[in-house]
Amino acid sequence: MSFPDQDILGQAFEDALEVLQQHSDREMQYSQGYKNCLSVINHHPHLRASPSYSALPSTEDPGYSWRTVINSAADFYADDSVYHTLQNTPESQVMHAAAVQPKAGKGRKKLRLFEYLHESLYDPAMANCIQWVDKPNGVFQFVSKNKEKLAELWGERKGNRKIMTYQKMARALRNYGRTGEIIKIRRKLTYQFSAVVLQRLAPSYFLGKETVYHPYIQPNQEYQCADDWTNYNSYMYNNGYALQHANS
DNA sequence: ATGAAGGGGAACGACG
DNA sequence: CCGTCGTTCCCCTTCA
Repeated sequence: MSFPDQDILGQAFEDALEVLQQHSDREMQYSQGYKNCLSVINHHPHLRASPSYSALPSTEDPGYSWRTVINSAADFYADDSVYHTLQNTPESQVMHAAAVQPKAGKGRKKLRLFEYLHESLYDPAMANCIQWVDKPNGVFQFVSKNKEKLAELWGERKGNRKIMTYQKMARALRNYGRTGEIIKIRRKLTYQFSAVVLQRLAPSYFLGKETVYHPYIQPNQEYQCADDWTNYNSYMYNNGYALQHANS
């Protein structure tokens, strides 16, 4: 069974990879190109498993892993070839091809949950599942109605045997609490990326900005009192951070 | 009281 | 074989 769309995307992805490698050591700037690239990478696993991708000799180089691609993508300077290649891939084709191969590829680091979530936050198609609450501080929230869908997609991406549920995904999220990569915010379905993770996944977002990361839970410190939280909520909503829950 | 969300121990598994 | 990073199950607690 062949999918012409795979050829289109396979070529697009190869082009993107080539540019990523060319730019991995250069000065970084967060860009639409990076976002598009990650979007394609993270939401279309068939690309990783495609024969054309697997045949790329560079992916087998020592020290070259999928993780480094993800990470270097964050360091990727906007390049017209990537931008246009990905921009010119019709979304209908992307969506069609997305269902081809849910299995992750071999020979490279697996996508991590926090990377997937972070990328999803930049994907307009996922806006009904997960949204930023306070982007500069990495605070995000799952949409109650569609959180199971997001979990399901995550499970498909990983090629799990069983269907991923929000409950199980949240279990993994709680493990992040121990390592500090993502912490739970005392607000319904709300979490926060650590500053380290944020800067690693979107380093250029902070370039030239005088943004100060505000952890809502300090190490060795009790969570903010209810009054603080109420004030925070008021602040967020008064500043236009209120979420738009789909159909609710 | 009730359902949804949050929490965590423990065994297990895929993979590098 | 070992460590990492979840995944799965299950049961309990907290919250609105």
